Amino acid sequence: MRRLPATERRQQLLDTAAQLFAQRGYSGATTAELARAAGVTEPIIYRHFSSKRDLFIALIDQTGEETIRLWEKHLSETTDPAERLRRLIGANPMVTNKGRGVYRVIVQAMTEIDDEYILEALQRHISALHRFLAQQVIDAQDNGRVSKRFSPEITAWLLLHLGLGYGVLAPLGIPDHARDQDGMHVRQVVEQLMLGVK
Amino acid sequence: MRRLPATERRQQLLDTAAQLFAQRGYSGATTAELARAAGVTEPIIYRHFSSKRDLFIALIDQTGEETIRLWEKHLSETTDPAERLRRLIGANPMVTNKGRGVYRVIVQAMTEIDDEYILEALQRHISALHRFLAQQVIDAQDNGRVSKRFSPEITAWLLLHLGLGYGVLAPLGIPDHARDQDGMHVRQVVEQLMLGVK
DNA sequence: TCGTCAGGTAAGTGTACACTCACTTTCGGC
DNA sequence: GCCGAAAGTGAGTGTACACTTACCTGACGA
Repeated sequence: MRRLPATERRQQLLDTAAQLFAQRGYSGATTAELARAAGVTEPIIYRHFSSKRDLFIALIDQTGEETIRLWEKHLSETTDPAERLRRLIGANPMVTNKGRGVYRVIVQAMTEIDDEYILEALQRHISALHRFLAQQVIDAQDNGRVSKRFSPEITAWLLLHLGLGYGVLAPLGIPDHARDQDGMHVRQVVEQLMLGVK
Repeated sequence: MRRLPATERRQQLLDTAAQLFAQRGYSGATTAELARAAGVTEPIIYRHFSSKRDLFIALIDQTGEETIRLWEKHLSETTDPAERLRRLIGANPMVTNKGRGVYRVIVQAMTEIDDEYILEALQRHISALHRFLAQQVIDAQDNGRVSKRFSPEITAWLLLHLGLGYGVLAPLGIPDHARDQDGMHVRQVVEQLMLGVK
């Protein structure tokens, strides 16, 4: 394989691992597979990460940051508060094509919570996500697009639960998941509850 | 170990496995651990199940049925439609003490979806859960306690997503998870949205 | 009372996996 | 052009795990 400077190789390993873990799970993916997918041999992995778990934690952190960054960028493309909220709900990174694969890493991590370091990484991520969502709700409320009936914190938890539930269920590929017979989507229900009927 | 008739031993193995898998995950739990926890030796497991996976699938099916049965029983204790709905939301088996441990098995299973048989078992379970929830919503709507603004199907998906999101997040032990500073809980928000303010 | 047979065990087997050792190749600065 | 450091490799090692083999034991119906 072509030689790469350490920082690039490290990043490439993380990117490759993201795909692999998303697909096979943390326990399911092997270091040999990862090495092959990255086009290197196993010792290279251990030159950059002290263990498979260490790599996984780095991946959780990176995935979490990237998720929020993507979301933020998508929101920043418009200044209309209602449209911003609509994007907050609909372009949920757990749902969009871009994010879905990546976000499965987080869901995978949630089944490894008796590892205290993985647990900590997850807590960091979820707290950051909640803070981000709450801030968006505050903005929407200040703009008068969302009623102040419920606090931003609790609204953010609601959105987070919904998004995660969706993200967990979507990969099961259940027919008509999240839709009713009229083709209405859960996303629209949430929009209407928050923004009122258009 | 004391000798047991086959059906009882099989059931005991499933019960023990439920606890173990909930705690350590499907890949994380070993057959040796399971045998020890059940007070038998490994070949006994293989007398009752053809493989670890086979046992896991039996467990998913049992857990799913049990979950719905518990919920149904809890609802049946009252006939007041509003109270029934409140219990539907608050006594979510993914949330209550009784159900939580058990339900982690389902969440664990969700990360093993590239096994087609596990995937099928999960789809069966989620579909059954959705059907159950939709029926409860229909009843509540017929009793006039819940507006017919949204279809029962879509409302059921909403509840299912919320419950799963909660169930996935709760084990992380994040401080003030699902609450705001005033101590309000997501559950109450959902109640108010569905039943109106008391 | 004794034979049968289901329930049980001790002690493996093969394999897959995380991780390592000893060594080689390439690149960039002088 | 050479040398030192960093990037890379082939070929293991130890271990843990799912699953098996060959055997034992005791309850119960005839």
